[in-house]
Amino acid sequence: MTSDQVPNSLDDENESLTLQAELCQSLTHPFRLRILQILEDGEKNVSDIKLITNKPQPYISQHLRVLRDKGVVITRRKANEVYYSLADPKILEICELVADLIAKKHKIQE
Amino acid sequence: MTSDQVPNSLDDENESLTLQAELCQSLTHPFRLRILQILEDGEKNVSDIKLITNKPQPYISQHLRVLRDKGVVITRRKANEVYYSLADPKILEICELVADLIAKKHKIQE
DNA sequence: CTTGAATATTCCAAAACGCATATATATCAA
DNA sequence: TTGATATATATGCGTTTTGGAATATTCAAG
Repeated sequence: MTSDQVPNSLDDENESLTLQAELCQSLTHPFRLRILQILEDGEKNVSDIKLITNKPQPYISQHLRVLRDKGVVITRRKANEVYYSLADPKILEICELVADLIAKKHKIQE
Repeated sequence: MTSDQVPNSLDDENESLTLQAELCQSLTHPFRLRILQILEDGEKNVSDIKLITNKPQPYISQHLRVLRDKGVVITRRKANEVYYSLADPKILEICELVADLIAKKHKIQE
């Protein structure tokens, strides 16, 4: 009754903002950002990430699940290994912009 | 003892990732994203935002505080009004990229 | 069908978050 | 100083998130 016919209504906008907020939620943990960095140069499986980061396997899988639930990474199964990769190159652009912002602020404040 | 002399060390990187994650944290609420949209065309005070969004004043102030704590917005006082504006235009680029990503995914999935 | 390697899920307690209500502070004008 | 307006902070409470440990699932090989 509220937003069925008119596209771009306030409800649609709010729904979109909610989706955007949820995507950002997946970027709120340093380890998940680290994972995205690692995936920057191609797909990796959990064992690869474990070797690189030296974190417990369940810890890694849990964070990967958050990233996958939010559609930030996608998976490909090969035998009993699961390879993760970035779902969209725009993800990296976002991370870089965020890093730039932090770097700039950090520079200013010292 | 661990990261005083070498720049770009693992510790510095982790610290930077933490700051990046914290910045993203400020973008994880639809209402805060809405505020950033509203600030897109210039500074606004709390009353302006209240008129536009029709939300309770403390609710608005609380979310503005999160944005300010993370350095996403800055404030300017004029008499008893407080004007908020974006701290950096890059913020908008980030929001747009996030919105693009959501829009693209939304389009694909229907 | 069993085994072992790789990955995923569940469970739990502590901490953090979201939001409404109530209260406090700041500024100006009279 | 008092009152009015604008904004900020405190409080309380239900919900969510976090991270580690234990457990479960998946798959290929034999």
